[in-house]
Amino acid sequence: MKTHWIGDVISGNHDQSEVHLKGWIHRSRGSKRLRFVVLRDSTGTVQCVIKRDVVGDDAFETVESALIESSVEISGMAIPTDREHGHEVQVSDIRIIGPVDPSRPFPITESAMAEADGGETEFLLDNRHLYLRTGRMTTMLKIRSSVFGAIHSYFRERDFIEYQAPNFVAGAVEGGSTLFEVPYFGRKAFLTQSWQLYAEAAMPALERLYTIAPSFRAEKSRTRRHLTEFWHAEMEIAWSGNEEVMNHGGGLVRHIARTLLNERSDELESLGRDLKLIERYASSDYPRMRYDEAIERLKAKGVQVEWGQDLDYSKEKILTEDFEVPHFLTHYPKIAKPFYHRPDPEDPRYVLCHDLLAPEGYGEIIGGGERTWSESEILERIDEEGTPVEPYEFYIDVRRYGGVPHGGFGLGVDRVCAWLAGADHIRETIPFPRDSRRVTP
RNA sequence: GCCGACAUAGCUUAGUUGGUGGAGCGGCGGACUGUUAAUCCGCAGGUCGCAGGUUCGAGUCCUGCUGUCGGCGCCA
Repeated sequence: MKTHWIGDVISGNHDQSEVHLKGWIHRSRGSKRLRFVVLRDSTGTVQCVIKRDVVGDDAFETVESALIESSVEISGMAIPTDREHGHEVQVSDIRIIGPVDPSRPFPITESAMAEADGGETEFLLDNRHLYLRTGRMTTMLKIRSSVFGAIHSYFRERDFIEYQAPNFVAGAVEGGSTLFEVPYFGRKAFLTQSWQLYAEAAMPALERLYTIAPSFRAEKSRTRRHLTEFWHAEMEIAWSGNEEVMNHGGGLVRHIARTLLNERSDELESLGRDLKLIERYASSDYPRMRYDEAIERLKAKGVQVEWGQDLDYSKEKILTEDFEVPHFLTHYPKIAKPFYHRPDPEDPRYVLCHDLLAPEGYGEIIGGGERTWSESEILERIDEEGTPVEPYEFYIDVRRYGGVPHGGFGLGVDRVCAWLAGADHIRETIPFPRDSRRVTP
């Protein structure tokens, strides 16, 4: 057990009192009589001053030979100092707990980090398990934790029920090409792409539900926005339409930004993020634009685009240039979206859907909308698309027994982390990223 | 699936028109200091991704393969 934390020492909470620290050697330098060990734990780093005539020859020489990332236990006096750290520890006793073998020194060196600079080299990806303990990654993981916490608190404060769907599934949500197929006792199963269809099944029971769960997409995407395994925050709400769902989407994203300002402003600044920007994301309304207007804007900018096309990333990016905050795109043409989107009763060429596009080129972070909720409409839509009915019988049953208006959205948690942290790549936000070319370590 | 780059020590890299591969960091040995990515001196460490080819001679030129990175499409 630990009794003292470095974060408290550097905050001055322990000045002039005895502390017992446990952590890892971040840096070490010194001479025959005096040694400075920069000690790291999960809460920060602090300089520890070790004098030969205080700790004795044996302890001093042990520390002298201890390599970076050796784990140690230190006793000493925390003191304020006018040197650059503000606070340091005058060590009275030090013990190596887990040494590092000099024939295999810690491989993540300054030079390995220097070129990476946010991007990630093959070497750092291969040594991800060790890269996790570096400053930048630790900071990202703390921000990530707060994002997850914010999602839970947003929904729970509004009486949503957390609900879990299976990860092995038999059918697709989107087109089948992006499913991971897995052998399943002589049959085929797939890894889920979305919680949505199973959430709709529980909608008449729970009415307001959400989850944070992994989703899997076998896309050979090679972009800074894609993972094959990503964390998907999804919600489903009964008796609600596109508007209400969209209100929750904007509300959730603002709440995440606000939570980061409250809990992780130091971490955001250490990544070079401008807090004014996050404040703007936390307090602004997000504008809404219909698909048709987006097409007109694109045409006015001289972009080649035709009505009915889905908007790809290059076009989204041009649209987001006009906004300093996330914005919604709504009412896509029916032909560009799958059957579960409900056609707009006021103009059935469109569906009641929305995407939320993050600014700064981070792309789509939410996709959602109102579901096709009556039996006759869903059968008609499935037929129109030529989709086989059989795998969706359970989904259609939801409409056969007391269908009600409902909708929901899915939010890409890793993308939100990347955007708010200002990461160069979505990989930076997840401990062990999975993409089409990497499943290790 | 498509397009474009790259591959030299544990890491980051230099390597000229083809002529026996250098450095910084890290490690080891030593010196020295309330040091700040400490500094200084020395040592070890390389099948130049793999396989062919051209050449008297290939890290360098050519072909193929493998791996990685970046971009597009698809999407969260």
